[in-house]
Amino acid sequence: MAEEFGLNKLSCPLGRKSYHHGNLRETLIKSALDILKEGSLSDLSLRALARKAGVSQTAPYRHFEDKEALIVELKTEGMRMLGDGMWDMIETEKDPLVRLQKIGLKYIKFAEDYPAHFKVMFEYELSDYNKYCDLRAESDNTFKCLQNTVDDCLALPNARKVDPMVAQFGLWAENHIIMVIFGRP
Amino acid sequence: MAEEFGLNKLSCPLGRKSYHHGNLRETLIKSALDILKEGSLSDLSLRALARKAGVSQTAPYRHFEDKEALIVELKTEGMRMLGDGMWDMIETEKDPLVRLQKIGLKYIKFAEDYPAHFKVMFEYELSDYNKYCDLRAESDNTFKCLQNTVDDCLALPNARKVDPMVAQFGLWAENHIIMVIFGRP
DNA sequence: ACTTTGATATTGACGCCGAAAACATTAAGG
DNA sequence: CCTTAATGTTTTCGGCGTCAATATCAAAGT
Repeated sequence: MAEEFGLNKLSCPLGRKSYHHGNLRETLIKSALDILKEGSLSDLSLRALARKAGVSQTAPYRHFEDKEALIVELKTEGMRMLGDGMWDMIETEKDPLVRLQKIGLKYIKFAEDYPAHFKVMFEYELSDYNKYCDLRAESDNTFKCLQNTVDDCLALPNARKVDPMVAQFGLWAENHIIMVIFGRP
Repeated sequence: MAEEFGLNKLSCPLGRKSYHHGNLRETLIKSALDILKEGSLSDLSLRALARKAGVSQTAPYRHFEDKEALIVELKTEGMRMLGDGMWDMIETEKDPLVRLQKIGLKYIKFAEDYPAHFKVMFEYELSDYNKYCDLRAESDNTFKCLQNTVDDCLALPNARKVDPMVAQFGLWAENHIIMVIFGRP
């Protein structure tokens, strides 16, 4: 009887050809970036991602332990991109002062080019930052790039020795970056 | 029968002497600051506040249109305090360069002295920033203080005319502050 | 070929949240 | 006294993150 419709064992709960999605993990991450690109951080929910992927609410839990795990993935990826871009400057721009400027501009440009990553990186607060070694490593790496450059600037022998205002201002900006990039004050 | 217990018309749904709380509004704000002082932003819920005040879940809605309204109140108060502190510097410190430094330190000190305000100011993202005129006014006021000082610095006739690095650095820090203080990139 | 196994997805439930609607209680003023 | 406005409660709704139990399927062993 029911077999006449030919939909019993062949169709899936949600309208998808195969029972398995295929590469849900990637899809979820892409969807997350999509949502963040235009929406705000509060628009990002696992359920919304599942919905967008045409999959059940709890399917994401096969690929991410919890919501934070997904967020950490985005944060880490973003931090690696930012860090890479900043370290590039170290190799291509030898003058520390110019490099410092360029790194700053790179940072701003990153926020423009990768708004989704930027949002999740600097707006989502983790329950325990130290729990995620990869993220921590990337953050440290990025931070070190800035620190090196600042040190190089202050150690410069020419012209103004250690202009206290520059130092203070640098520390301030650094402080901001520490706060914004690396989380809690 | 039941009257023997003497609790029928005299006691309140939740164990409170009077049906009305008294000054719930103040209590809620204080509780919010308490929660933020030690916890994180995500610990701040209207229900938690109500619980802490010994009042029903929806009682806060008599005093705040919604959760954001309460948050805006905290943000505005914080921004006013920060702005006032910064403008004080304009009157007491005439040297623009020194003033710029002191304003920066003031900013850091504010984060230390009022962690609850600081958290809610720079971590909670509003649905529509332009909706809240008072908050906007306070933010603009605070921003103007920094901007004035930077302008004064750059207009200075003495010593280094317009050190490009200082300018660039200042713009960078300013950019950070705009992003961090005033919301969206 | 048949079974086993492990990865993947679903269902249903729980408790928390913000919010709205309908209702109860109280205080203040005519 | 009675009305009115302010305040607090109850109930309800939908959305969220998460968990446990279950169903599906593909691939590896036998």
